[in-house]
Amino acid sequence: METFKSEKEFLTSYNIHDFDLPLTTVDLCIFSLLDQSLKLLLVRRSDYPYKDCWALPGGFVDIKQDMNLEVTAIRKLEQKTGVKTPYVEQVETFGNQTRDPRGWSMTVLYFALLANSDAITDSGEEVCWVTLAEAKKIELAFDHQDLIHKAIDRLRSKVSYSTLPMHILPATFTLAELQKAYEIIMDRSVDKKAFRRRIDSAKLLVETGEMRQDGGRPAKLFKLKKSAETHFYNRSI
Amino acid sequence: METFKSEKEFLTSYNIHDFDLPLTTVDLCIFSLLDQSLKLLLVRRSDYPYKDCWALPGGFVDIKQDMNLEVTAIRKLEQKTGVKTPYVEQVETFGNQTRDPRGWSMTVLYFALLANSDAITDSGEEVCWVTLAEAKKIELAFDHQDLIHKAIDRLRSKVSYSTLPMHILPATFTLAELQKAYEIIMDRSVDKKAFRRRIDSAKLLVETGEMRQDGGRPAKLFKLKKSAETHFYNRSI
DNA sequence: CTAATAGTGTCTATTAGACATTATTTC
DNA sequence: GAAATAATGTCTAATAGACACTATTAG
Repeated sequence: METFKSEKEFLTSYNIHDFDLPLTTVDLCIFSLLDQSLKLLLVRRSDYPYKDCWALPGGFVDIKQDMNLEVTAIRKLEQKTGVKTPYVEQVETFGNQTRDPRGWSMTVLYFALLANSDAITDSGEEVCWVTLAEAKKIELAFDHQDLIHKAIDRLRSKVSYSTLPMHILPATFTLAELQKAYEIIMDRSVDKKAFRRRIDSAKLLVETGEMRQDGGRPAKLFKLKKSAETHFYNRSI
Repeated sequence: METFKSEKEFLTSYNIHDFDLPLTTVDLCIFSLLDQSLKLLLVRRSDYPYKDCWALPGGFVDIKQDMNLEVTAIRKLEQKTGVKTPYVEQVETFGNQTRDPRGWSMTVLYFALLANSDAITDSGEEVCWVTLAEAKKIELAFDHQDLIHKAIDRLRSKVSYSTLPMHILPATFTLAELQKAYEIIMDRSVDKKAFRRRIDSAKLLVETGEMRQDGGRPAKLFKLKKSAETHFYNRSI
């Protein structure tokens, strides 16, 4: 290797293309609660490889345009859904020789939570919302079945010890709706009293003053406190 | 964009260097318990950028040599420590415009746990083990201060609800030694009875039959059961 | 015997789960 | 009134934390 007298001199002669770099993409597992089910968004690929296959939304990091990885994720998400400020969380990075036929590639997987009110489907591209069971039966591009599995694992495990589902609901919601969100994601019922004690203890919600009625006694509407971060409990639900 | 008749045709004409790709590295936060403290391994950089600065061990993904990202991590770890089968876990991926003066770069951060018996220091390069407090005071290369912070956060939080510290001890150990490992990592004392109940409930340890003595009554030695995976508790310690 | 460390017994406070009860609405 | 949904009261079982106690070694 050459030697340089200073960092500046080194950088001047540094050429990024002297080395073989992995392809680098960001993929998203976008979740929403639709028709009382947890669903995720798939898009049909318009280009090779895996042309016409269903896949997770995502794409290359654009180093000209994106300040950082999360910006890439949010940009891709807005392209497909129109939503600008969803809840986004990095899950894991997958990189190996075989996952992309173009060569050694890595993808940074994020999951996003969208309120059903934001889960529109009128994009120009072919997109669709599918349940987890439906997704499993579809032949997806790349290793996207594995990515979905990891994203769901992360979502499920986190829901059991945090207030994460507050971010998959619209701006205001009832406690019954919040409980239902937990139940759909965890795929099991939870006790109402225990659930409310738990939510109460996090102190993240405030009453809006409004009520919502659904066939019986009207329920109080709640919203997240300003600057409410996800709360983590000491015990699983 | 051109159109292709088949995936094969597309791949033939695909040139990886047509696009600007981020630099991709793997960095490691290697933890060990030395002198009753949690320490991590730093290496002095021999090349630009940040020549002669202390940094986390790591380096470029070698797409000719490495089958996947974890192999890259384990290869780097073996280069610096000689240890071939440590506990390794992916933490998070950091990617942005500014973290590397050479350009848009991303690094996949792993942490590794080494038994103190494996924590040798006689590599050819300049390496050293430092406490967390010492690391904070050193001017590290790139954004490695941030990476260390994230790795410690992950380690600490995971220790509070799992059996992770079993992997930072030698093959056999006493329950007192295991408890001390928890205490050092979490930086607080834990109750002996509650701790032993908890470890017992995970059912991951078996007695070796041997004893170890340390000034008083001899203590039973334990080892991990074959194929023992980390256990996750429903409640934090 | 004392000192040191290993290991156990047991009480208490907390709290999740179960489930019954009351409250408020529409019809 | 009945039916539906919201909200609360209360008992019980599980268990983490506290801490006292017993056990086994060395000297």
